Formats: sequence, C-alpha cells, structure tokens
Amino acid sequence: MSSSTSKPRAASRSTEGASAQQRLLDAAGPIFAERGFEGVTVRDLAAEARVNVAAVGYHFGDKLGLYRAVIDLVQEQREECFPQSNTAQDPVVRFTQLVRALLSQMKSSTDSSWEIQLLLREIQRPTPIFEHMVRVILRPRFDYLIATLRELSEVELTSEDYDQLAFGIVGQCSFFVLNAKMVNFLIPSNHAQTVDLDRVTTHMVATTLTTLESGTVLDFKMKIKSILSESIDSG
Amino acid sequence: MSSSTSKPRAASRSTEGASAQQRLLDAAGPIFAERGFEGVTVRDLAAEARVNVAAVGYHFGDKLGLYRAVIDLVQEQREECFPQSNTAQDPVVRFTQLVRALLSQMKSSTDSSWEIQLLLREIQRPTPIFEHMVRVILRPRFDYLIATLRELSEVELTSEDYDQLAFGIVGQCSFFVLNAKMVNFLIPSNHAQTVDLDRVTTHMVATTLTTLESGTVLDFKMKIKSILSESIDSG
DNA sequence: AACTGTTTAAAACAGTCGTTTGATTTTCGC
DNA sequence: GCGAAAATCAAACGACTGTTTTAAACAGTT
Repeated sequence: MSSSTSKPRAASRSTEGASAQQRLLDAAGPIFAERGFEGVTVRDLAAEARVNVAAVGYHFGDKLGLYRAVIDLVQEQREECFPQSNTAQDPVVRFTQLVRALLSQMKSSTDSSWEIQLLLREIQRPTPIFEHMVRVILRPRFDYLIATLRELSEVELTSEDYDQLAFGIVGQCSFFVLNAKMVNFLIPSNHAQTVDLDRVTTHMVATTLTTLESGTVLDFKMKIKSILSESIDSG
Repeated sequence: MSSSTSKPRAASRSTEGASAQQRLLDAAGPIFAERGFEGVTVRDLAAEARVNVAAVGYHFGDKLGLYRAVIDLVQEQREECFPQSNTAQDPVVRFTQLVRALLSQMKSSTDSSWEIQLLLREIQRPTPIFEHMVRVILRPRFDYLIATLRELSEVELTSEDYDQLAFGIVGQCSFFVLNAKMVNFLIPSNHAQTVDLDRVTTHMVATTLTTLESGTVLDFKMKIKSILSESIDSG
C-alpha cells in the first residue's frame, strides 16, 4: 500500500504509466474503429485503458466527448504526415500506390492506421460528428484521388465523371474490406485469391486505367442511355 | 363497447384486421430493414403492429425468432418472382436492366423491396442467421450476375476475374446507396447528378463493358503487378 | 357450459447501458 | 509537512433492453 514511493515515471506514450486521460485516448481509438461508437461500452473502454468508469465522464464529459476527442487527435496527427511520401513521378505508379494504401489502411485496424476504419464505422452509423469526421479524414484523401485521376486521363473529362470514378474506387475498397465475411461466404473456394490485397489493387487500377484510356467508353454510355430510356416504356 | 357485433372481417393482407402474428410479420420486415436488428426494440415492433409485447414471445419464441420468420417469408416470396421478367435477348440490355434493378432495389426501403436493405443491414452487423440470409437473398442474384458477365465477355476469363467484376458492381451499388449521405457531403454541388440512378447505372455498365472488351486490360495488369512487386523494396 | 387456442393488458424480471455521486487518494504549490 | 485542488475509486442511479409472468377477456368447437 504505502510502497507508492516508486516514482510513477510516466511511460513515454504507451498505456503504462500515462495519465488516465491519455490512456483513455490511446485505448479508445482502435476500439471505436473496430466495433463502432454504439458497439462499445464505456466499461469496455475503461477496462481496456485500466481506468475507472468515471474517468471518461470526468475528463471528456461523456462518451461522445471522448469520441470527439479521438477524432480531434486523428486530425492533429494527420496534418503532419500527409501526403505519405508518395513522390513517384509516374502517375500510374502513384495511383497504384494510392489505391493499395487505401485498401491496406482500411484493412488493418491495429497497424496504427485505424482511422479509416473509424471513418467507415461512422459512415455506416453516423453520430452527431459525422460531418466533422468526413471533413477531417476522408476529404484530403478524396481530393488527392481526384487529382491523381485528372493527371492520369489524357482527355479532360467532366467533374461528374471523375467523381464517379473516385467513388467507384472508394466503394469497391470499402466493400472488399467491410464485407470480407460475405465475400468469403459467396466464394469460399478461391476467397484467398480474390480478396488478396495486391490482386484487388491490380484489378481496380487496371479497370480504371482502361476506362480512362479507352475511347469506346463514351459509345457504351450512349448505348446504355438509350437502353435505359427505352426500358421506361416496358417497365 | 358492446358494439362488437360488427364482424371483424379480416382485411385481406394489410395491417388492419389480420391476426397478431401476421400483423407482426408485416410490420417487422420494413422496420428491421430500416434500422437493423439491434436498432429495433420489441416494444417498437409491437407498437407498430398494434400488438402486445408478449405476442412476439408467444408466436415466435423471441425477437430473433421473429427475425428469422421474416427472412423465411422473404425466401418464399422470392422463389416465385425470380428472375424478374428479364427476357431481353441482347445480353447488354439484360445486364443494364440487372444493374439498374439492383441499384433500385437497394435504394427503396418501402417499395415492397426492403429485402435487399435487410440483407445489407445483416452484412454490416451479422446476426446468427447471417449465412442463411446471404444464401437466400444474395446468392441467386450473384450467380445470375456472374452468368450475365460470362455471356458478355468475348474471351473466357478466369473465375476469379468474374468474381472480381461482380463484386466490383455489387460493391459500388451498395456504396452509392448506403453512403449517399457521405457522397452528398463530399460533392454537394453536383450531388443530384452523381447519385442519379440512371447515371450510376450507365457509368458502371460502361466501365464493365469496356473492361470486358478492351484487350489492353491484361497489359495494364502486368504493369501494375510489376509496380507492386517493385514497391515492396521501397517500403 | 366447459374447453380450446389467441389476444390483450399491466406488471415485473434480470441484465446492461451511460452517467453521477460521494468518499478517498494523489498531486503539488506553499 | 500542510491544505486545497485535482484525480481516482467503488457504488449506485435511472433509463432502457429482451423476456416472462399473471390475469383477464375473446372466439370457436364440441
């Protein structure tokens, strides 16, 4: 009991001897990212951070306050490490690495890059700070993706086309990551190959580049539009 | 009070005079689809069906039993209306209508096609009947999509390629529907155009057809694979 | 009329949730 | 050391959850 003369000598940044506030911040991020805001109880957070349940109310007001603090922490850490050393001169190489990074970051919830998973959870079940989160985490990456797509296209497309291409990439990435369980169930035999990181990256980059380069995509679009306008009558 | 001599004359299939069991089944489907299994309380279901809370326990055992009954009902109703009069002879037309139907069904939670939304909820937060649900609702559509893709391709591709194309379509569809709020926030100016049903359909069908037809996609894939294998060294 | 399966109503159960309380301990300038 | 402020703790609070119980009605059959 009285042996508290041992200097608590705060461990630099891990969960060891830091303050309860810092320990909560460190522990909450990955947990929120993995299970979502409503899927986590304050008792879970307190247990993981080895902190009393009252600490979250004391330091952050309430559960949502802790969540907001986690987002703010992400924002601070993001501004100093973006863009992430993507200095390749070939836009194709840059694009490939960007897609692969996006997929990789979505997949790993522990590799100190649980931010994207946190965003995906927020998108699926928005909390009151939804807009703030999209602005902080997703917006810079999305703009960077759009810029890369513009650089890749030989002829200038409409901004709607760029948006659609970008959303197609982000959508496929999030689908492969979030619904890996369903993918595994639909094609159990060759699942390991289909959801392979490099393989999915290759597929998405190749299809995007083909779409950007092919001159026949416009013809297809006109044909499909006529199909759609015709099927209004019969449907 | 004593005017109960009026014959209750059960209304055919709406929520009016049907049995409590049937009223629960009718009301539970759209509610589960809109808010997810855990987002709905038994009291909500009972209130919406104008039934006592004990009724769900009496007829279905527990909340999950009611949920399972809803799924089984979907299965019965599905087997008699699929494929949905898609008898066009041109595979491109059939493919276009299939994609449009997929998007449309995902979008509308009220148009008597809340089944897909129910499935999407189940995928996001699986309950114990996840596998059953995927098998019943998604599997036939997925197989039909794969078959259509096979028909569209001039040269035979590997099954992994077909799977990846199909997942790309399903992923983009679910992304545009589930994350419409985020899409609206990222590009508020031209949002109305980008998430337009026919426009998204056109984009996805055109890119898929371009990928299937273009002979350069294989070259792209080889180049990207070399990029990925090289970038292992640099980090 | 007695018996059957259904339905309703109201209440209570046990459990978990986020949050709060009040006492206790620790910290730190003096 | 001292005492006030800050931080931490065990415990409880009130609200909600799914589920169950008790009781009383209701319809239909025999």
